[in-house]
Amino acid sequence: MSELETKCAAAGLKMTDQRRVILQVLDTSEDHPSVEDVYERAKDIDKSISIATVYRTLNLLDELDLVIRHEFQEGYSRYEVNWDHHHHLVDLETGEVIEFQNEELEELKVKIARELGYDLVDHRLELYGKKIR
Amino acid sequence: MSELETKCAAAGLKMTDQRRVILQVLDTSEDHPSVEDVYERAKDIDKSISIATVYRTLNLLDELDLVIRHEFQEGYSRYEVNWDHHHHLVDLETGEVIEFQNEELEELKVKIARELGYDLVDHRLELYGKKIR
DNA sequence: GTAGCTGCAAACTCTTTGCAACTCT
DNA sequence: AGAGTTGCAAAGAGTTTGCAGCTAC
Repeated sequence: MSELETKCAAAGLKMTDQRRVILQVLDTSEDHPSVEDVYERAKDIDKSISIATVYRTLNLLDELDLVIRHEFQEGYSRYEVNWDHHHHLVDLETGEVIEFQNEELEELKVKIARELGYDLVDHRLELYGKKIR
Repeated sequence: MSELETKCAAAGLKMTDQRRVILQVLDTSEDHPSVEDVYERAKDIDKSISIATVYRTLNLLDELDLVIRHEFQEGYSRYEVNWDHHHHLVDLETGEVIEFQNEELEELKVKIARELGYDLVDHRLELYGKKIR
């Protein structure tokens, strides 16, 4: 049983065939798939799955914080499994998304929030750049 | 003539009554209005304005970088005039958006991008927090 | 057994667009 | 005069939802 599946069970979700397929797709995706992407990949495994189920499942997973929903500047959502905390650098020429972590940044964000009188609960950072040649 | 109007003229846009109204709305808005918000406020000034024109104008202004389009986690876009560079802290309890700037952060982002082999072109940071009591 | 899940199709929300009329330069 | 702009309504994309049947627990 996958880690994702265990967490879903812990949250009281029934483990249906469709959900197992969707979890498997998310688990094995190295990128940041859109709903449509997840749907297509899921269909490769189980043809009968419907896109409504993909939407419903991703919404559930998002509420449980098992997945992160991104709204880049595209007009639709993209998802990724919430494994480790990291941020994204988007290559403006290729659209490629590079993940990174930075401890200094983490500390700075907590500090900025506290200076504004807030406890930091969540945050998002996206960098957009062009490759140096 | 407002600064925004001057920049539009410089970009070669024709200055119609509708555009003047939309620019005025943006200029005097202290928040981060949605298209619907801009439309409502514009209608208070000129009843005949259509939402299609608001969409078209905001898209133009976004392309010209006169305005910043935000996709917070809401399923629609919100806009603000691109005056000074800053970031947002969203109060998770009230939805209030607080703007801030931080020099240390600016330097760090350039550094992170360079370490990944990129020239930083643009970036977005959003903090989500709860007020300390 | 039953609460929860599914597929389907219709509905909904946000946004874009074709068109004929109009207007800024 | 002519290219650009507008309002309207229709269409498009992405997402949600009501419903009847099905399934995990």
